[in-house]
Amino acid sequence: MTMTMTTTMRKRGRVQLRRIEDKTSRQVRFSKRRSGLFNKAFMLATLCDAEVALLVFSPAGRLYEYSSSSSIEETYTRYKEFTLVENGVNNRNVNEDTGNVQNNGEDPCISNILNDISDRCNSRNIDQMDARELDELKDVLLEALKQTQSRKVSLTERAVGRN
Amino acid sequence: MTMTMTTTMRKRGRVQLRRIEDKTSRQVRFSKRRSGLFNKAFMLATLCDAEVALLVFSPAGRLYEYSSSSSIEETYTRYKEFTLVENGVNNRNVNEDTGNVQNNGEDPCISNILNDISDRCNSRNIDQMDARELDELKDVLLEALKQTQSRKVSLTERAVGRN
DNA sequence: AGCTATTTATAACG
DNA sequence: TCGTTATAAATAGCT
Repeated sequence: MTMTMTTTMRKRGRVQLRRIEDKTSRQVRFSKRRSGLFNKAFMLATLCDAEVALLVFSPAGRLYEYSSSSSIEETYTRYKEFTLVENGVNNRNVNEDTGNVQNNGEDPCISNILNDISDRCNSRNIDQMDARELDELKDVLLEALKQTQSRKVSLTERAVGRN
Repeated sequence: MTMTMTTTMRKRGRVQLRRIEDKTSRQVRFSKRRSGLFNKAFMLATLCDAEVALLVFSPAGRLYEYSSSSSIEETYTRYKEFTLVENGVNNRNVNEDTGNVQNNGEDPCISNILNDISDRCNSRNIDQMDARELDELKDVLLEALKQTQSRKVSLTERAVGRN
């Protein structure tokens, strides 16, 4: 045995379920636990034929990702469609007669958003925008994107549900 | 010891890294490994102050999810913005002398994109679009978003680098 | 769903 | 960050 147990015991017992306060220790343990977690995710997908998507942002803001399918996006899309179908039918704003999506007053109307984008486009070029204008443009583009995807999902749902 | 070791040894060695063929065994091991994985994800988030999002679909199609933040969506949005910015950094076309973004012929000019969006907005409402039109709109919105973020990054970098 | 022999992960160090 | 090792935790095979 090469064990040289000092007076300070290693291991004080089981791990405490709370944030590690020491910054250096937290970073080291993040690295180790992160690799362990990603290995477990990979093994679950491989051994058990499951679809797994894992996103981790470190405290420093670095991104780590794993996807057993072709992409994170693919699994997220499946997730969104799954939860939409589960929650149903209650929150969708589809007129059963016309099949049109209705505006429930919470989301900004998509045509207003697109008009907003149009106005921004006509008034100035992106090269001339400052940080605040760029942030605003980002927000309206994200909102438009969100509603475009939402509309796509409800289209898909109706196609599945009625055929 | 109540151990009654039979002639058949338990444990034949380390776990094989391939799909478990026996269906019953696969389901049982999925349940056990799934709970282990979710526990690891929870501990990484808790101990190390990380943001974690985890999606798992069982072979049977059942959904399991964990999010350390308020929602899966929130982390996914952060992921999308993060990767857009990352890609944007590589694709930036900044003239070092003028600081202007140049069109290198690969990326569509942002003003053309915004005009395209404008045209789509003026010609019809999103409610009337079919799946293909929605996909095209999604693509132009993503492209506009990517360039908006890219422009934002180069603005920020110049601010940091020159002040 | 429990049990336990083993494997695996990892905390505290160097 | 990397290697080592004592110990904690996860889990495969059974029941």
